[in-house]
Amino acid sequence: MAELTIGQLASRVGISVSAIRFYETRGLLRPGRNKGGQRRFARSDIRRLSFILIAQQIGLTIEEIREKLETLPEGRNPSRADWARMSRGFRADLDRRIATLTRLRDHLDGCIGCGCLSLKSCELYNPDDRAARFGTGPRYVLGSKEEWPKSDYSSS
Amino acid sequence: MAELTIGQLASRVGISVSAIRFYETRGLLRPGRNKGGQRRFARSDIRRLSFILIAQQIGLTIEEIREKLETLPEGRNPSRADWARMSRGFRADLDRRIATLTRLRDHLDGCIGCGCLSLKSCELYNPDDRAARFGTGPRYVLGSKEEWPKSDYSSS
DNA sequence: CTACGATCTCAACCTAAATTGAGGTCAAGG
DNA sequence: CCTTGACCTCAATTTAGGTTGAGATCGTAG
Repeated sequence: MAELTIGQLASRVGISVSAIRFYETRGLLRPGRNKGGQRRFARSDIRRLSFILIAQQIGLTIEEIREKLETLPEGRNPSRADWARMSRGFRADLDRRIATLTRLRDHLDGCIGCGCLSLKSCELYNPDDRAARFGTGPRYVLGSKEEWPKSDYSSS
Repeated sequence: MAELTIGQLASRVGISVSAIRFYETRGLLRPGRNKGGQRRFARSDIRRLSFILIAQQIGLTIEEIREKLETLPEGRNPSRADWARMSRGFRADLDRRIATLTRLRDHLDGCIGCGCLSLKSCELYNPDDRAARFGTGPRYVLGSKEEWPKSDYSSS
């Protein structure tokens, strides 16, 4: 068969059906429909979904992944070269994240037992580093206009 | 002055007042109160809060941080050696996370342009790796009884 | 034709980590 | 004493990434 149902796609990549529907609402996938209104996915969507999962592991948000996927050619099925081009972009992300963690680890080594843990200026927890952490929830966007949350007040 | 107000503490460590109150509700801090009912923090709480911020960068959840902090001596102010003992535990966490990312990066290098991106068995996105990703939200806990989310159905 | 599983839509709920707002009190300077 | 900024509590809201449930329809094996 040339096309896949949502359930088939889900079991092929190992995620839930609801997750696939969710990705569609976020614009990561644009499946066709059969006459009955059910989704029908192209085989190339297996690769597309795999890319999404890998990108998530690397730490990209759904929105960032959507943007990357938008650079794929519209119309024709993406070629191997198209995917390779996008994947190469991950190297920089990964290198940056590895470097950050390594720096953190080395500083921690140097700081164990020293007094710097209580200094606001310590590199271990300066604002830039904190803003760069991963995870969800309200956060200070890098380079955002709102430099800092101002609850109640903020200067001493 | 021996004690700090919540605003002073906030500006010393560079976070918001509401965040400090939030940490208190989660059991990370136990400030005293003055006659008027306002919080009064010990100077050692600066270090405690710094520890919390660093631990967050490393990727620990609030709950995990709370557990680590519970191993600190009750009653007396934690000594430098107490903090050093806890910080040493981070090395392993960091080494593990660096190793994971490095492995991911190296695999990605090897996979660029190859066909494995579409194979469910590719190391780059096997279930264990996905389960180990950071960030919040519903997730498959490592070693959990519920192996996999079962929405609608799951086998082909 | 009838089951029954797979799908559909849409809305509500979930967790983590806070932020925001409403409505009220404290404390320190003038 | 009065003002004002810092503080208080408590409930509601936010964001990301999905999950869950209700109620209805599809599609296929028997």
